[in-house]
Amino acid sequence: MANIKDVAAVAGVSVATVSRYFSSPEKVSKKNTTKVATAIEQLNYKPNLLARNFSQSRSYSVLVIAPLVNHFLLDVIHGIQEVARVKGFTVLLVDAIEPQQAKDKYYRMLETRLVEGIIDFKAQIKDDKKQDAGLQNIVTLCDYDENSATPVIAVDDVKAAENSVNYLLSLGHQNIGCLTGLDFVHATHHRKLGYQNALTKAGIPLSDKLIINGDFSFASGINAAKEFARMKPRPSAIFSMSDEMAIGLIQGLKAQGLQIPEDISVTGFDDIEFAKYCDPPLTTIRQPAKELGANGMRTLCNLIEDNYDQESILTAYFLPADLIVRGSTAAIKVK
Amino acid sequence: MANIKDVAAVAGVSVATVSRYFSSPEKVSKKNTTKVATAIEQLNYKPNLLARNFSQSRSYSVLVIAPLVNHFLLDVIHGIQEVARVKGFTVLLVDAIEPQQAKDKYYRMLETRLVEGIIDFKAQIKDDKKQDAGLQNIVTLCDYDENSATPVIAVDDVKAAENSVNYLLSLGHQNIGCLTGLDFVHATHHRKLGYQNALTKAGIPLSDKLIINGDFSFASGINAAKEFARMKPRPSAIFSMSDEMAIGLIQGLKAQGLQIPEDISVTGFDDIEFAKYCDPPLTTIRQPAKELGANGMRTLCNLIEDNYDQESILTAYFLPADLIVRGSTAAIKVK
DNA sequence: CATTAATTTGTAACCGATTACAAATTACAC
DNA sequence: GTGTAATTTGTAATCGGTTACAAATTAATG
Repeated sequence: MANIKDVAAVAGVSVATVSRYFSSPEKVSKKNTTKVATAIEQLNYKPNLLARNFSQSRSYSVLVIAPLVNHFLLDVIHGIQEVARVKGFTVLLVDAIEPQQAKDKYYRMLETRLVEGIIDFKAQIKDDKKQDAGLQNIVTLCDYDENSATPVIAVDDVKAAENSVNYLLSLGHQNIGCLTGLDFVHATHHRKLGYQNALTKAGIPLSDKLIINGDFSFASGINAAKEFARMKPRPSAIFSMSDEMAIGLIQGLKAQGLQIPEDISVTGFDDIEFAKYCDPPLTTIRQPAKELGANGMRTLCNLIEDNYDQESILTAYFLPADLIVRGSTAAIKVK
Repeated sequence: MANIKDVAAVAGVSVATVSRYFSSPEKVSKKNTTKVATAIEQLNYKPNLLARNFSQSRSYSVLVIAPLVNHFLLDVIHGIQEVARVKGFTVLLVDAIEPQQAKDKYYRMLETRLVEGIIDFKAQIKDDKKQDAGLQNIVTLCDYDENSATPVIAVDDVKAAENSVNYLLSLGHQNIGCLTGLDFVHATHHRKLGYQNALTKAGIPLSDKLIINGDFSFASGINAAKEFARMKPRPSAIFSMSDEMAIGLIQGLKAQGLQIPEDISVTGFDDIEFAKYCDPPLTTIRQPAKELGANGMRTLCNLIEDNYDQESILTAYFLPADLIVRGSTAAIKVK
């Protein structure tokens, strides 16, 4: 397979000129430009990017560690890839579902230079590791820890949840249930806090009995339905921390003979595509998926390229998450 | 940042020994092994994988070009990643939704050595390009063309569709509709053929009026519902080429006041997770997603590692796709 | 035309690993 | 201890680009 020397030989120029033909064509004379172009054509030369990357000590790749489980995340990833493309980065996508050991391996790709940065949907770096110069280029997306060592791009889960519950309150609901997500996801705790804030501000006492633990999945929504239906008094509205769960919940409640939203109002979180098609269409919080991804990637690019001032960037950056009102919520029935 | 020379110097050995410490530790004496290990520890040395890859002229990465649109594909990707991990490959995942131009760029990554192989969910390589030695390591997954130049791993769409329609026939249905997928996807045509084969073999005349064109999406199922409901005579069963469409279809039909499966039976294709939870649970064809991915990756590894005998591998490899009977289908009502 | 500045070009060092080959060391048998 | 084989080690070439620097060429100016 032809290399740069072959091209130089055929074109009758030096390797430096061929190299410049790619990296800074404006510095190559007209005459030589054509000579090189012809040689490249003739030899069907493709520069060896392994060599280029090595030589420049750059990989032009970033790693995205995401749990590939639902449509929302796919949209986030689209946002990431769009920005990556214009910035000239390739996105290496791995599934966070893999064992932790594998995840360590992926973090090591930063130190070994295989990737220039990482977008993680759940950054958990021990502080000692963080010292490492190589481990700087990390952005946390969608889930945040108050004392995160990395820049964070996410929606303000506390506020979003609070808004959602406030809306239910405005419809006259007082007895509002909560269906949580996975416990180890920070967002679960933030949304729970928002739920509790709204109730407290409205002067409604909190009760743990109204909270059922789920795991974001459709199946856990189905399960929770039985428990909610059995409660006395039965909540007149339920705040679910994901759309998939909300849809399972609705299905489960309907199976118990309850009507949505007449008997129980349900709200979701994410605004997945299915939300507007299900029956009834789901009132939910829209997370700006693509924008989250795009913002995350842009932040990462800044870290990589400008070797950013750490101080200025360590703050979390929140995008707005709006309430989308559809048919799964209604004013409370007057008894 | 420390390099191999530094380690060698600190350990008091040659770079070759340090290199061998990683690549073939059994060839390094006990004494030197400890010396090297200590030096590595002391310097916090991480081998530069850009250099290693260049030196070995290997990237240990494969590219997966997939339309990241539904849960079925995510499962396929899980299968790919599992095999990739044990084989020591990193998976580079890109979204096929991007413009064709970008896709060309990805194919070029083979020639430029950035990846060692490609798994494409829709391979369309012009034959002239195919000549290139560099473009050998390509596997087509899930969708196949009769005269594909690459190895293919997929389910036998014709047979699967035929089975599905046979099942409807066995329930006594005669007037069976068909909701197709995207026209440019080969699977659409194969499944249509299977649908037609089943009818023909049963001695039922074909009619294009019973076929509605969809695009695999939920929304197109909703749209098709109106058309099917309006048909005279109305089909008593419908074969849908994707689960998402089938679910939309069911929802649309219910909105028209029809009962599923009492008035119309519906079958899907894929067996996405949601299929068993929707109402009624969907009778469908289960595609072995993970196995498809795993098989595809294994085939690619063979191409890469053994530099396979082309002849022996150019045949398509079909995995079984089973019919899963659930509640969306029923025997035809006796009038 | 001479002089100086700007542009273009080539030479060769360099990036950090791997590895062929030769040399040195160790192990073993007699 | 000697001879031979097996193991371990080091030297130096190599992969295919990039790029600093110097040299050569071209352009601009008086």
